[in-house]
Amino acid sequence: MPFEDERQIFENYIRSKNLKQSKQRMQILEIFLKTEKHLTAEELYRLVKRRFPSIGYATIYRTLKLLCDCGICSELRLDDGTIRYEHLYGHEHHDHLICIKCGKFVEVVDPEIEKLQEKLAKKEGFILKRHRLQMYGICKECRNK
Amino acid sequence: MPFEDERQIFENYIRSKNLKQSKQRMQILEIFLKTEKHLTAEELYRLVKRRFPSIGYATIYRTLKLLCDCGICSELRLDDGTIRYEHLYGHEHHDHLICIKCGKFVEVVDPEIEKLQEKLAKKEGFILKRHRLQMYGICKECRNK
DNA sequence: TTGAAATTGAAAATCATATTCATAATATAA
DNA sequence: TTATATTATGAATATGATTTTCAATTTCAA
Repeated sequence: MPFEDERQIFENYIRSKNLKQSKQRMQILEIFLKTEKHLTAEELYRLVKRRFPSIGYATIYRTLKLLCDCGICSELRLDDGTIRYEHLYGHEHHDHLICIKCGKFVEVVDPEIEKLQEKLAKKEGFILKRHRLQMYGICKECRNK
Repeated sequence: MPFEDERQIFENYIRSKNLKQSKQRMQILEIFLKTEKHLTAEELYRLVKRRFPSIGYATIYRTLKLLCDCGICSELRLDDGTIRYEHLYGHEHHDHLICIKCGKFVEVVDPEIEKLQEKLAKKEGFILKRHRLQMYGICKECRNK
């Protein structure tokens, strides 16, 4: 059974908040997890709708929020104002390299950068909670076009 | 005369686009530049309105867009979805350290981080155009409260 | 099994931002 | 300068993404 871990996390979270399970939530979770892309809410809505036509838009938004709250999903706010969602579970923390031509996302990490950020924050007297690093550029394929 | 440079840049930009000068644009520019804060459109609107009560909301948005286009102003998209504007002219490129309690902004740069970003991008075959690094944490003052 | 509580989809409400439109201001060419 | 064409303005309206409302349905604990 794929995504058993994520399902468990989600179910535990729902129970812990005295919420209830529903087939829609599980359907959305399934489609979300099996799609290895950074999706907008609308894209996810279309994908889910294709397979489960009775789904409502509001349920997508409501479920995305729950998924973010329980750590399965993370919101990505981009420079152009769009919001995309990616699964977090099973992915280490990472930053993003984004192609401004084709929209490709590459997940990257540099432990050195992370360390320097901590140092920078400390120097200013901050306790760092999280950070967001997005690098926009042109990928190899798009450059050669 | 303060902000003469910025005024020049703005006027040149307006002329270059065959647009027209207006007193509202200059009023907005003035208030924007003299306020050393990262303002939302609404905050800027209130500030301008206080001194020039006949100003319209649309003119604020239209002027902010022009100011961004000519490089005087930069849009800051934050994690919570709000958009804030800061002056760029006379400020070197910088990243942000943001206090999640009091909302304080600290502008920081680390040449080492910049260099590592370039390296990272290169490794993935990207030509880097710009980046956005926001670090969220708790500032010294808020920690002691 | 049942009934209180949560969930759903559809529609309406929000909220920030953008656009429309009639009027006013600006700039260019004579 | 003045006439004319073009752009800018403010108010109102539209837009688009996200949220909320609401009546009907579903879930689940006792």
